[in-house]
Amino acid sequence: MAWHKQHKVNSKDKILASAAALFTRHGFEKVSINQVMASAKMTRGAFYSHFESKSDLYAQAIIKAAVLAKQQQLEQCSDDLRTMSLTYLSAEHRDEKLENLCPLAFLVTDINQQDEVVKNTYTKIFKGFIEQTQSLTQSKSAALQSAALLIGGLALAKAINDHALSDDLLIACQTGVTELTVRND
Amino acid sequence: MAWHKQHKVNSKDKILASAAALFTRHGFEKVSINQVMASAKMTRGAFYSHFESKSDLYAQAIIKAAVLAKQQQLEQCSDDLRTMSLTYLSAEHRDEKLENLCPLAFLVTDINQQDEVVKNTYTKIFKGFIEQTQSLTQSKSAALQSAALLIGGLALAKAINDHALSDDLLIACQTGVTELTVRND
DNA sequence: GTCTATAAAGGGATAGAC
DNA sequence: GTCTATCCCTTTATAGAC
Repeated sequence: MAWHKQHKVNSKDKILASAAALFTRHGFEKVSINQVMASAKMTRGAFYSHFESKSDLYAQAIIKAAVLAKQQQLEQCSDDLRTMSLTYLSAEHRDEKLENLCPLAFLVTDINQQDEVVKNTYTKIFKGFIEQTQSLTQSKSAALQSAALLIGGLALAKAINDHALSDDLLIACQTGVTELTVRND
Repeated sequence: MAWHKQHKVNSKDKILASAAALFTRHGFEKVSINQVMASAKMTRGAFYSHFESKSDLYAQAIIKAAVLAKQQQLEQCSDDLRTMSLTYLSAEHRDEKLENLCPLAFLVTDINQQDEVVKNTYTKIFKGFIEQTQSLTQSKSAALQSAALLIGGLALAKAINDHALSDDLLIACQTGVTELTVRND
């Protein structure tokens, strides 16, 4: 691959990484193209040689966010649902202390206001999430319940302003997920 | 109470009802003060004699939305968690066919981008929701899990673009809530 | 491909008449 | 309290130089 071609790929990836971090933290509307490009050390004008529109960026950015969050999770070696729930439903994740945040939880109602391309992308990511939980639970129903407890529990814990109650909620959802796990021991 | 005083109260309530319907459906950013006032059959200029800012309106509107959704639920005579989950986690609620939508589910990530007053209000509403589930479950942990399944499950089902999968998710969460219910029979 | 400059639109908030 | 008119700022998207 030629240098200038690689240059473009690197720039686009930098924009996507910046967008993934900003969108998961602040949502679609509160993030401007200016902010994303500044975070990627570029100016606004360069944006449109990589993306068609802000919505186009958003769709690609949530995929990037999901991939990064998945990589981060694998580094923690969580191969069962119980240990996975401990990091997913952690105070660090809720408080944005982790570098990569799960877009499924942090943008769950944000998606309703977006176009069909974004909704399709979100759904695709969710299906990947379900495949993972399904391989670790007894049934499809248990996999869906786990997903609701994980994603829904984290989103709710984030929205709640009462720290003690939010912590209780995280723990209760961890317990709920654990009880849905296949018992092999 | 004098006529003109009652007039103001009626106007404010009309604005709040319009705002509750619009915000729960489209979120904070996608709704303009213009739209809210037009929906209440008034013009933009009249807005600021009732509310300090758009954010002030939002905080009061989600309370209004919660009250209306609660009234609507009581009309369905759901005095146990199982029947309550059937209407809460219904396709009608998800698809906005009900007149009043639960702000806890439809605005769960929207809240993160708002000021402290809004967050406090959301938390207060959530505590009311928990009190209800707690009176119908065995433990506080079960009450919190139920809330996550109900609110999180509905928010997720709304975000998913795959109709069949979304329906499965609703049913799975209904089942999950039922299993957390106190068995009196 | 990246930059600066600018067009074009939308929306929050205020002023003043009635 | 409600109206019309306006100010002012932000933001998306485009044009054109390098």
